[in-house]
Amino acid sequence: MKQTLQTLLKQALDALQAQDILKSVPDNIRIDHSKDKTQGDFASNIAMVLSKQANCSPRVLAQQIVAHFPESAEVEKIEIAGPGFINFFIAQHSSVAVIEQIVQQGNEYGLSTVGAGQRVLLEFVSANPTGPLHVGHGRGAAYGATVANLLRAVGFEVDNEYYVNDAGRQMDILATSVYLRYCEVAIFPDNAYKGDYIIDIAQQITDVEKHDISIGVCKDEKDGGDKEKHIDGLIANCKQALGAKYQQIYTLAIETILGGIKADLADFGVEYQQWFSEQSLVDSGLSEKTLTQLQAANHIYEKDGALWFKTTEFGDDLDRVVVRENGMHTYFASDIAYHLEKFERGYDKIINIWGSDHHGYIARVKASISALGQDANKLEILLVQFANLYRHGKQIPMSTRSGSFVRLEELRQEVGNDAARFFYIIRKSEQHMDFDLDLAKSKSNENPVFYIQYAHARICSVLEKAQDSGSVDLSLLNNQYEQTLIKQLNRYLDKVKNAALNYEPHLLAYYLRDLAGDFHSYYNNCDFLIDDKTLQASRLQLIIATRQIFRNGLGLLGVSAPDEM
RNA sequence: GGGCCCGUGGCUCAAUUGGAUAGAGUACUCGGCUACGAACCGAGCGGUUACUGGUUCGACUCCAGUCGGGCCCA
Repeated sequence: MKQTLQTLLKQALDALQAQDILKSVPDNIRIDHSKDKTQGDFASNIAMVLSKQANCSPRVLAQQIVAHFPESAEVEKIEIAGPGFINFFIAQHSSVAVIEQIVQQGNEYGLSTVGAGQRVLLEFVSANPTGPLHVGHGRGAAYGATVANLLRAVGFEVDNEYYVNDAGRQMDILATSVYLRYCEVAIFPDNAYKGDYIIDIAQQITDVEKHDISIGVCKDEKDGGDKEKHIDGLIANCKQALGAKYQQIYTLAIETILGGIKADLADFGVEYQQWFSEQSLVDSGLSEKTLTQLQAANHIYEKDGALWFKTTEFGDDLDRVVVRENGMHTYFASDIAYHLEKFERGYDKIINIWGSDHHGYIARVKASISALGQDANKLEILLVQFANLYRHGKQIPMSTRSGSFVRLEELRQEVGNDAARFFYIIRKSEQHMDFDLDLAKSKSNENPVFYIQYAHARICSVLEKAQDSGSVDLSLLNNQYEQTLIKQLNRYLDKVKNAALNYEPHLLAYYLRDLAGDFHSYYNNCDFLIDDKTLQASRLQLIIATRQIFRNGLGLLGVSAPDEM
């Protein structure tokens, strides 16, 4: 419908151009769904946009546009309103057509082809495998999974990817933490991983000797020393004392934790096409090769024994270390190689979803892409703010290292998948959010998830009870509640596109809540199971279509649409 | 000290990405079940969109500055 209007409007503008009233006609003629019923179904601001070049007032230009607007059976009325808006009123027979379309296309309704032929790599969560996922990761997981669903709905081919940081110092700290738990040392280092899951892993170990690895190590912070040096000393001793056994513990720790992460994500309805290992970049030599490439291009210099990458030449505010004085590649060095590798896989668009605490990395990653001769504009970085958990009105404090955090798994157990998925995406991603556990759990009108699911279940219930029905005559659907609901159904397609192209799933969530509101209102004001069988059949057809939109929309959000509750 | 994000009714948040009278939920007040599911509906109350300037037909939205909060870096 929108496209039809655009075409007709363009014809009117072309006619005006032929009369030299307009100098040029823009390619993108914007048409929006009206928000108020008195403003028709669609509105265009084109007269206000072009009034300057037409050298007349917007309202006068609008009148000329309307005068040249071609006749159409689908357009019932056109009005000029406010400062110069052109409001289109769509004929009833045309706006109800969406009902049949939805019913016919079923699960397919809402899909489009805007992104057809384009491949997208979407990397999200990518939490370090040093512990189970907690509720902070949950937001990124829900957001990423939903963005992927949306992008696929509008035609993109999307690969979800998890970057596994299975190399580097953090992993050594992890392995050493496990060993210390295995040895059941009395005093645990400040900088080690303290969570109970470490003990669980340690209990799987058999047949390894217990050494005192604290000999000759710098004092810990609590003893007036340096916690970083302390842990590094323990790691070195641990490696030396255990030899090949060290690698076994290291591998056991990663595999156990990563296995848990994979299970948590799968249970949360979050699927990945690829798990990309950081270690594989080292093993394959790509990390080294990338560095050589940067050196060859003269982007690397040496200072204080370390190798620095001149990211400032590409918009970063400081140069960054890629190889430390001890010869270790930094996390950033692997990241450069990883991004280069991503680009070489030939995607049209590469999207990273990061926690907002990583925003400082954006400049240097983009810099490295430019330095390697790739188009940094292909890379899009979406930031997700943290979620604060509230229980009984009080914030729950969280800290990863100390092990005092609420696991994603626990959240799921407590509030259920549906509420968790929905609550995570209802807020704009860059907005700080408060996650109210009590609200998410409540089975009441305060809970928007139930509000929508209840609408769906109500429709199922009505349809269950419906028996003899007549033939459908959609022209009978003309009371205010029906008009509102039909208008809302007509918006779905654009809503999905909008939510997808802007990476804003919350738009769809709000839409579904509005749709549920319109349905509940309809339900409370009109009867469905009535003597007039033609009217009954028509109304049922309308709510069948509505139910389909709930199913499709909730499906994109990863939320179930139960038949009864 | 530098950078990024944010600031909207008492509270939690939207606003078709620059459009018309800034909307929902919650809280509070009132009304609706001998009903296809009341986990619902309807009405009311509640606003100088943090503040000050600027850009234009038009600003919650864009620009500059100030204040306040979060995060990153130093």
